[in-house]
Amino acid sequence: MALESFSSLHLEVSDYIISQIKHDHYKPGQKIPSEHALAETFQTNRSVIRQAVMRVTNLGWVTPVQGKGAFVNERPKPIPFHLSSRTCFSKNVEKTGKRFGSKLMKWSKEPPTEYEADRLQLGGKSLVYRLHILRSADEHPMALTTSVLPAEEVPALEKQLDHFYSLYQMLEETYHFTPLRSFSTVAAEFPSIEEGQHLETPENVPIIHIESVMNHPGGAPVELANAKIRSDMATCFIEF
Amino acid sequence: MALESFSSLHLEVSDYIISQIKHDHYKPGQKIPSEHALAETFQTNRSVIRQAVMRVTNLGWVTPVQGKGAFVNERPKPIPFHLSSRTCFSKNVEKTGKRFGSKLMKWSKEPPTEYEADRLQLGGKSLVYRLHILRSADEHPMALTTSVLPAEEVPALEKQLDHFYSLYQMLEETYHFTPLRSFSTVAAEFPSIEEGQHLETPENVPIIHIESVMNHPGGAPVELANAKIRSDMATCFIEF
DNA sequence: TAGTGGTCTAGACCACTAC
DNA sequence: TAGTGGTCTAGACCACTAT
Repeated sequence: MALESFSSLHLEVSDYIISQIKHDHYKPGQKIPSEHALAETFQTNRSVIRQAVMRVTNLGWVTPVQGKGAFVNERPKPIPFHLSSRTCFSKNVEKTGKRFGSKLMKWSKEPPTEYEADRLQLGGKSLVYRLHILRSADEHPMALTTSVLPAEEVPALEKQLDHFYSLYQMLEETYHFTPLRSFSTVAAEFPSIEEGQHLETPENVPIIHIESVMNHPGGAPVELANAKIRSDMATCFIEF
Repeated sequence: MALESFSSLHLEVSDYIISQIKHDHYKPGQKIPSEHALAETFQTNRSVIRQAVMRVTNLGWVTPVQGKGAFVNERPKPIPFHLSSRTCFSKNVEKTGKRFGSKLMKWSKEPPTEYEADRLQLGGKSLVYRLHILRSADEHPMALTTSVLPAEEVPALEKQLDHFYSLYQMLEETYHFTPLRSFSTVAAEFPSIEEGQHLETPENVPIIHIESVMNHPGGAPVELANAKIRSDMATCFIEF
């Protein structure tokens, strides 16, 4: 099977599975052999195979489904996510020819956290709208974003939320301003279990976390945006 | 032990370990209880405990060491890595009051790959220097960078490599130019096994991968830089 | 020598899927 | 009902560390 000398059998098995995927012998969307069959092939027992498959799963190659098998993950070509002062999620996706989807998962109107008040330069009695949005490309969940907007900037926002499509389109058409990105921080993180469920990604596949402060053109902060993006579906692109 | 109902015992155990770490009951640098002791505590066997500890390891909380135990990872405060047209690794680190270290791991002079030639706008017969550098903050490995420079831009570079400290300092002092960042792509990835060894991070803890094209001031590309940064040690910061 | 984690065996029963 | 992955048991031996 393999001429190399491996330090352990489960590493040999997982490297074998990964190489089969890389060489397209196990194709995206298809199943890899069952644990029973792999145990037969490598003349070992299920525990060793399960340890191997778990590594392959953790590295993002397959997704096991109870009762069915372990399926090779699709590897979508990452979308170049252009990060500039005027970045807009929907435009970034549509530029690649993919259908953009946007679903408002949850919203609330409440006092800001201390951190949010600081970032948005808000006084004591302000309220903020908090919008949790799931963004998708060609029906595949791609990012979870949280937008925090001072209530006084977007009065009666709740009336606009029924037929929500693009946040920025709505801000332009209804409130007649376009937020401009002031600065962003970019980090690689693990999703929480809930975030992983929404993004349909396992908890140990990283996400790109972009936090941005958006300003009125030439003016005060107007939005604190947190985007958690599947790292296999987007690569950030920044021009200087 | 727990009043919550968990779907499985190994998840209960791993959540327990993680919460103990979060609440500082298991402190960074110290050991968590041995697998034997945990099995005793939870009235189960080692396999279940090992599965739990593996999850805790994969999520970056502990590092097991054979013969010694599983140690809680330090959680260094991420360095704000300021990404601008004039970013310099050493300055970013030193700004935080940490000692910056830089070690040239490997270098070569050879033809560029097709991709590199394209990015650097190189003709057919050019050669490039390729420098692999390990960067550290307070003696902790922090990033692996690969710099690709056209040989004609840095003649006799090998003579400069004996007492290597800061690439940009050398370019300024010896070759009298300062590369300016033209654009960057930022992605979250897993390190290769070799990269993980250099960065002292397990293969399933993500890294931030920044690829940048650097130009002569107002001119042609002069460096293709790839930085792979430990995601727990840096957060990128971008101003617009 | 005792204690730790790393690997492996050989089963058991359960939950879910497909037929 | 048969096949799949998910969970769990109860051991074995090895490699490495500390004493």
